[in-house]
Amino acid sequence: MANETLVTISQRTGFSISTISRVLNGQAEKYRISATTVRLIEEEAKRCNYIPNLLAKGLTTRRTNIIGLLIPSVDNPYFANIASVVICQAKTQGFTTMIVDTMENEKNEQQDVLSLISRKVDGIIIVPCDRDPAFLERISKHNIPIVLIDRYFDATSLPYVCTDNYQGGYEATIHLIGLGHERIACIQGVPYSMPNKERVRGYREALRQNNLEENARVLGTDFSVQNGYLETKLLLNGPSIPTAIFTLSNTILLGAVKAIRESGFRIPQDISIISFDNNTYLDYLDPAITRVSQPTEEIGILAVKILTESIADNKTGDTQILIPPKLIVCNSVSRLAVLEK
Amino acid sequence: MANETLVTISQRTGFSISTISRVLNGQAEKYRISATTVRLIEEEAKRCNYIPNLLAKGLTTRRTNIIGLLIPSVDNPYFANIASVVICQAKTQGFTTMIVDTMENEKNEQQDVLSLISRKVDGIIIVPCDRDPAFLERISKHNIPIVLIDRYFDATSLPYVCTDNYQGGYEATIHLIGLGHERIACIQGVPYSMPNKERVRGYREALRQNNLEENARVLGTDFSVQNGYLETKLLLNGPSIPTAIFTLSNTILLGAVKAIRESGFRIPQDISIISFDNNTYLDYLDPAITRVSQPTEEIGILAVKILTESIADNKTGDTQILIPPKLIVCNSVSRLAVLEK
DNA sequence: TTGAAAGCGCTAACAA
DNA sequence: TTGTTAGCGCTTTCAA
Repeated sequence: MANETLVTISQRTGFSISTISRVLNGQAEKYRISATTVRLIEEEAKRCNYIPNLLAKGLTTRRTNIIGLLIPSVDNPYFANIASVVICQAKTQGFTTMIVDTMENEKNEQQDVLSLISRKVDGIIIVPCDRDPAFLERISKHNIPIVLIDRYFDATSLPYVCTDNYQGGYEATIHLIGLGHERIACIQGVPYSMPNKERVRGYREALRQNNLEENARVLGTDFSVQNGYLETKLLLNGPSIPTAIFTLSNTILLGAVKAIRESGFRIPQDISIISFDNNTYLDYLDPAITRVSQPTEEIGILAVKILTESIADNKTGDTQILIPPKLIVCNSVSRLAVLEK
Repeated sequence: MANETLVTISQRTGFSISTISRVLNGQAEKYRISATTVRLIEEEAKRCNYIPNLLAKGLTTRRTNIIGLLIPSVDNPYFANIASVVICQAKTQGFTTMIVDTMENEKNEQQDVLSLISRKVDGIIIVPCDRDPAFLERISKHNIPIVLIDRYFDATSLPYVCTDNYQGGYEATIHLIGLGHERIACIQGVPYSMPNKERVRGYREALRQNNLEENARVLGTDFSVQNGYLETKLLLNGPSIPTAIFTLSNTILLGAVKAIRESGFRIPQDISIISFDNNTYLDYLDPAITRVSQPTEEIGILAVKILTESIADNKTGDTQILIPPKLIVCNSVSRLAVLEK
């Protein structure tokens, strides 16, 4: 089993390997191979459990039907979710996924991309962690199609599918303002990362439009629970305690929640909180957390679609898409009475 | 770029492809190739950005350094966590991971295994969803090494690395009993699945040892939030309300928590709850959930270790390991006063 | 309607 | 110390 090749089948049926190949690839009609021949070959193939060698096939056809997926950390519900969508979607298109965890490290990333190319993947979907698109652009130009997801670069020709983070930051902030909040602090993640920058931009713009730009407070340095915890501690012990906190990721959120609870403040009576990233568990926190939900499903599906089309047409894609996120309103934000202002 | 082959380098340097191959594979010493030759070849390889074709290499060596990973649902924090460990661990051993989502469907599973074999993976790590090991055993015998993780079969020769679910079920129940609980309900997942059966067995044994076997109540049918919700609803509206509920997965837990809150009961004052599966968020529920934490890290590392050794030795492994889980005690279980009993 | 044969890029046995 | 050559299993052109 599994050691059968076209040659063995050829020997046993008496037909040439060309004929075997054609039949087994569904090209019998095209070559007008007789029904008897087809039957004989198919029977033998099934009988001996023939399993094609895709390595050999790939070597000759220069197509592997594999797509490479690079993720900064598979062990992050948000990325796991995206990976899941990509894997399943790719499968429906006849592609197998080769997945790599770059561990949020650009050296790994470059090496991993080369490794995938070595394995002759037909295309690459990547959540980039490099700050500079140069490497990926070079690869894309000379080798194989690449689609960025979740993160993109300032000025790049590479196709991408990402959340409209600006929109998300804006809407979350408007939501708070609409409920009477004016002192809204924002705890951010890695400052230079594109999603972070965009979320902050949205936050600031919402404040500006409501003449609250002077109240803008952007704190924090990375997407960690600890960062959320520490910054919130500082906020709650500072001179001007905000009425609402906008955390730019679910990890930051958790840290913030912990700090708030420790301090004895109640959510949302004493302090409102709104966050980025969706997660089932957020519905079970007490109170359930109002948050900006990213369109992971759409991102995954579109990325695969763009990539496979690009593979089929044998050209580099140029579609750049931002998908608006959705605000999920729960109970972590209170309406501020005029008095309290 | 990336269209370079040994032949092109051979032509440009004037050395034979064998020599190029040897140098580029670090066999220069072994073949006593002159330093100059080595330098010349390496320079040219770097200059033209030579990227080896692993398809061709795999075809000749019959080794791909790819391991196949089959997961029932990547979009499940628990499995995502295991996948993450496997991917990273495999990488440290020089293996790339090809991942497939079987969607908890045995037809998919079989097809996916064959597909991976087609791609000539060197070995397979799988969370099986089939109830019958026959297929995997046949594959293992004739083709490539397989290691089961998280789930195993009653009587199988296949190597596996799993949580000691019996132990987990037992300890959780003993923990409850130790705090005075006697009416402990258990909401299970898929009844026939091995982890579930073992957890229930542990639960029953703990009760038996404390002469509480008559109180055993095992309800539920699958690992869904809804199942947890519905069964809890029934429990709370039934004639004999338990003082504690043991949910056999984090999904079931969430459903139970929802039902309990809706009914106005308080955790843990009115009803205690203990669960299976670990997750960061469980620390942020109110109260934080006491749970049995599975040794995902150890499982992933060991599975890769067993598999790669088995690949290296070119034999099917036979290591079968159960790793004890850890009880994480939080605040969702109360001590029952004697009176309340 | 079927077959022969070249070639994909690489390794390794054999030769020199 | 280096080279020649025969495959690995498959597709595909050309021929019949």
